[in-house]
Amino acid sequence: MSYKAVIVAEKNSVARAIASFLGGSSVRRFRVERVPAYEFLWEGGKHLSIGVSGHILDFDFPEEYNKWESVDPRVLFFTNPVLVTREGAYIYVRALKTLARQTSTVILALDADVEGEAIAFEVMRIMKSVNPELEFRRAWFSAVTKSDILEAFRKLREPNENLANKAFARMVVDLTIGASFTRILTLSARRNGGVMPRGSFLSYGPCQTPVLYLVVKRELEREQFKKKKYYVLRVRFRSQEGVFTASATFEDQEKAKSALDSVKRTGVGVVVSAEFNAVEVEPPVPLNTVYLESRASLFLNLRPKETLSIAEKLYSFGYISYPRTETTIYPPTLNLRGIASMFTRWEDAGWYVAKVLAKGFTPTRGREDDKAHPPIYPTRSASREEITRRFGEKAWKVYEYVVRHFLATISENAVVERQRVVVKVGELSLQSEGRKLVYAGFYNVYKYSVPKDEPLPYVVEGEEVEVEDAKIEARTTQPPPYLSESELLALMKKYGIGTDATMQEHIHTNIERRYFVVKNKRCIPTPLGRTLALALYETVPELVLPEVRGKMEASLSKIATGERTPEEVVNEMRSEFLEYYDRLVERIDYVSKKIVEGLKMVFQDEKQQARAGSVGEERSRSTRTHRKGKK
DNA sequence: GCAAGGTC
Repeated sequence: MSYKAVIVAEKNSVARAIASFLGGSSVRRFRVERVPAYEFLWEGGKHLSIGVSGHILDFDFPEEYNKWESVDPRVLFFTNPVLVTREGAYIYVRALKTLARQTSTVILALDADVEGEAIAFEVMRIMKSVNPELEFRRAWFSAVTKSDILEAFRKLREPNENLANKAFARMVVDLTIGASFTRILTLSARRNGGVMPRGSFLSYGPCQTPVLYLVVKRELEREQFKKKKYYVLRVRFRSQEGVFTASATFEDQEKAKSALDSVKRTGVGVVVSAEFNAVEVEPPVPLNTVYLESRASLFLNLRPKETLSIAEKLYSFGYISYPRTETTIYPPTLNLRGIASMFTRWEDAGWYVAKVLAKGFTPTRGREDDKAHPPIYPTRSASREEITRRFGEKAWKVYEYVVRHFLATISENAVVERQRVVVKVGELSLQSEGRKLVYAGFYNVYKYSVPKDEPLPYVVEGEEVEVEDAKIEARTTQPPPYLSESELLALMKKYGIGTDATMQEHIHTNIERRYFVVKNKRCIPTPLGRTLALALYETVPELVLPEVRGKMEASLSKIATGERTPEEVVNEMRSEFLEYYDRLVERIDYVSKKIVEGLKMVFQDEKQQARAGSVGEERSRSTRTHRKGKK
């Protein structure tokens, strides 16, 4: 059996889509070494498409370097990791080797980004090992649509090794620094009497640890915050149009009291300024992963990790587009009108969609384009009943959000009237603010943040208003709250920590390691996470500062552009982190003593709670993960 | 047993 070409995609869903776009009704589905494959006719030749599942190969240190007790972690900076097959990826290796013997041409139809390019080189390495004669071509498409796929297959490219090398360099550097610092922290804590549950360890990572630092930093800001008392004089006025409240703020209680007395004595005020301005509110820009996660946390009360896994499911069943994207600009090839037309009878929004379509629209436009994937949009119209039945209530919330967000991006601006009134009572000025939704626009479909109407009466300048009531409220300035997950995601994005697809993982890792917990959407450090972050900050701040990851990313990017070789960049980063390592080791006793205190507080506390029988859901789940890690 | 990055 022989194929004109074998097509390898990054995942099964894409392999299946390619087969149906190119093969139409001729597609035959079967399995190659247990991996789903699709055989079809295209341009007169028999083709086969097959999907892998992300990376197939990974880096690890050679066996003899994986004995934590007997290898000085410092040695890892001078040890080259080797490529190994990932656990669970053997079926793909076998399938690729089988297919390598059944064709002379392989089309690498992996995602259009550096990771996809790296996977392309993994595929080539595996297939070449059994058939060195194979010819490889690269299909580069940024959306899994018929037109994009056809275009990519007509303009096949050569694989780009620079792109792949960027990903491989990152893998090597991250493993080296992750493994060396994790081991030194874990081993030295144990030597200093630190006790932790079996199978657990003190991890360090170039993404997870700066994330922890951001969370701890906010806790310190809260503690350093100086609370101050202040006094608000609130006066209720009656105008010809109705009542409203205006207020003035005082730091000094006596001054507030004398102002109150004078207001009561005078009994009447004069409107000195009345502004009622209509302001246009623009709908959100097209949806990317991080924004979806952050809005789902705020509006739907879903954890980012859960949101992404639901979005993946909706994607794999064809309800929404690829959910891992940075892009907030619709590509010109995307048929927005066609997508919107699917929703003219959808939920309570259909009538408005029909109106928008009739009137014509210009979509909003953000600033980011990852040149690989379009923003997230719905690909199929579905009812609440259908989504809930197939995937559950939470999936409906996510799907509904994606649809409403998409519809909002093609909707009209809303108009909100911002209202400001200033009243003078004698010499004292009191202010009042209100607002009113004048034109709903996109809020007709985007129901999540509709501004609450709190209108003021339409008073006019010079109007006299009568004092109905006046009182003083004593208040205290409040420290900033703990970081919310939504803020944390925004900070990670700002500093370039992690990718859209992984940001939620870094939060989750910290939770699993008992470095912080998420309670009521807020990230609260544990004593362990706090001491770890602060001890590292005191000794080697570069190990925790959030700017460092962005700089690493910038250096790695020079590999992708061909400005620098992977060896140069990897060696430079190794020596940089080796210097950090040596500085840490100089004070490792100090650091580990601090950490041991944190360990005691976290794990003794857990033990006591467990004995008391109050095993929380989150904890029992993580404990299982720890066990799984143990061999 | 380490990381971060793919995907499920």
